[in-house]
Amino acid sequence: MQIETKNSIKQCPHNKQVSCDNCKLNTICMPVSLHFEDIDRLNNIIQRGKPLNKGEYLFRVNDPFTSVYAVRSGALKTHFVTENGAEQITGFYLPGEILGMDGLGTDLHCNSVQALETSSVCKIPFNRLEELSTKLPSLQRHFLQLMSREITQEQQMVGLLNKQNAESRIASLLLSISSRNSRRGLSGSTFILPMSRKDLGNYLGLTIETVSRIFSRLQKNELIAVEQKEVSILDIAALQKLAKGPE
Amino acid sequence: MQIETKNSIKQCPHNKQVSCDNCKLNTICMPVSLHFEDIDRLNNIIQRGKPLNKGEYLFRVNDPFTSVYAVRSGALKTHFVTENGAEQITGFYLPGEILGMDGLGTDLHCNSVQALETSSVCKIPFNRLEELSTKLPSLQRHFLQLMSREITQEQQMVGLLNKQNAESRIASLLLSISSRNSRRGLSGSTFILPMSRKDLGNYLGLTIETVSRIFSRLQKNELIAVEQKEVSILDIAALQKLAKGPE
DNA sequence: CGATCCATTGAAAGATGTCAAGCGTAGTGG
DNA sequence: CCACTACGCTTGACATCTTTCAATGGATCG
Repeated sequence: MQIETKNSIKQCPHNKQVSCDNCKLNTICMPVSLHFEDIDRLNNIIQRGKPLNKGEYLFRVNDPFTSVYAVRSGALKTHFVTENGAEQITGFYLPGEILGMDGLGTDLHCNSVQALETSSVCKIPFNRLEELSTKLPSLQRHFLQLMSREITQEQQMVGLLNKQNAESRIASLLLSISSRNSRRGLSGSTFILPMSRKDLGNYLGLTIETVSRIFSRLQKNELIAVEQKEVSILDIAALQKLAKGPE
Repeated sequence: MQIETKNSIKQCPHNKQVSCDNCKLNTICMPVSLHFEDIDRLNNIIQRGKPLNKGEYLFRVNDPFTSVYAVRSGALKTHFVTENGAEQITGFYLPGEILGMDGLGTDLHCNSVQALETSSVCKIPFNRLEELSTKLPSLQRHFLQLMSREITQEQQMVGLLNKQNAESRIASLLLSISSRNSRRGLSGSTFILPMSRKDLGNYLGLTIETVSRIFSRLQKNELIAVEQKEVSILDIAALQKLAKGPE
């Protein structure tokens, strides 16, 4: 289950060529807070390694916190182990999104991060980011905003789990993935779910069987079409209504 | 239900005398990050108003974000309204704790904050805090840590809701209140719950009836003693085991 | 091609929610 | 000071949703 990153010789040919100013994600990623002339300064502190294979870890619980990461390609999940030993997935991260801020509180990460498919990330050493932030107030502010939004997101998640039934939770997740895909210029109506039903259920506090049943029901009612990991949203209005929950 | 702050003449006689350096909470509040000689600089930007009465709001959803707040006395709850119109309580805040960081993401607060009992807070204007932070790196870092820990806390909450049953959730909350009371030098074994059963259930995703039943059961099994809002923990080990959840 | 993992579906059990009734406490007004 | 009222809390009976247990089918990968 737990595959460690191996020191493979494989080298991604694109690594060297990528920089923030030519990255397609720079309209939604860290650079969004910066003027054109400052993007280069950010780019200079970013480290780009070789991609992670499916199942490999970016970091693990209790690893020392050194950096935050921007997803460049692929998809990752963050998770920790609850006191009774169960895994709890805390988030899915798609290209352009920032992760790793959980380590700031104690200087140790309190989540593990695992690739759901082959994924590459940009590593942003935190002390250099902090340093750069003192010179670029908008970067400083942007980072605080990212953290604040993460708090808000988690609170929304708590509301979802506390107040909504299984159908509504799944509808919400599908809509979330959809809009995040749209934001990066991909289709919001047909997309591949990067995570397994099990991960999906774990994240939403549902068993795999319940997830499967809801998918079947949504499909039967022609709100979505499902084929393996590919989902098509057929009736977004109905899905939004479901996500909002029963009155 | 919603009582607005009235412009009462009542003035708290203590307000003027309080400052961070003589505040009993300065070992757990914002000043904890500062050297003695810098505490005064923090103190100078803090505004202390008259106390809020039970039910009064400190701020509401969509109020512009201007400040974060340290609780000086009393207890408050943060809450927002979910899409289907239900209230979701997102946290309870006790003396020495900081709230209001939710507004940073969009410059609008996404929670309302309401006093559960007569409460006073220290208002810390954010732009002045930011300014001071550039001169006091430890303050800057402390603030980031506060936010990061809030993210972690919310994630723990998600884990609690997703993986633990009603009994375990309530045990966890009691232990949380207990340890937060201990931290400020109060009894960790006997304390007053500042919130109603309804608020407690809302926060934990349970109905008021379930909360009541669990309290009765815990009392019957002599893990706690309950008298109105006062709770005594009789068997902390058993409670911790419960909080951890069934194997 | 076999092995394994993942997903689907059914039947039954269990936890929590809903509905309903009653009690105690606190606050209000006479 | 007492009675009345309102609200919060408790408890019981029943309903509902989700889980659990079980069996089967399908996909992926070596």
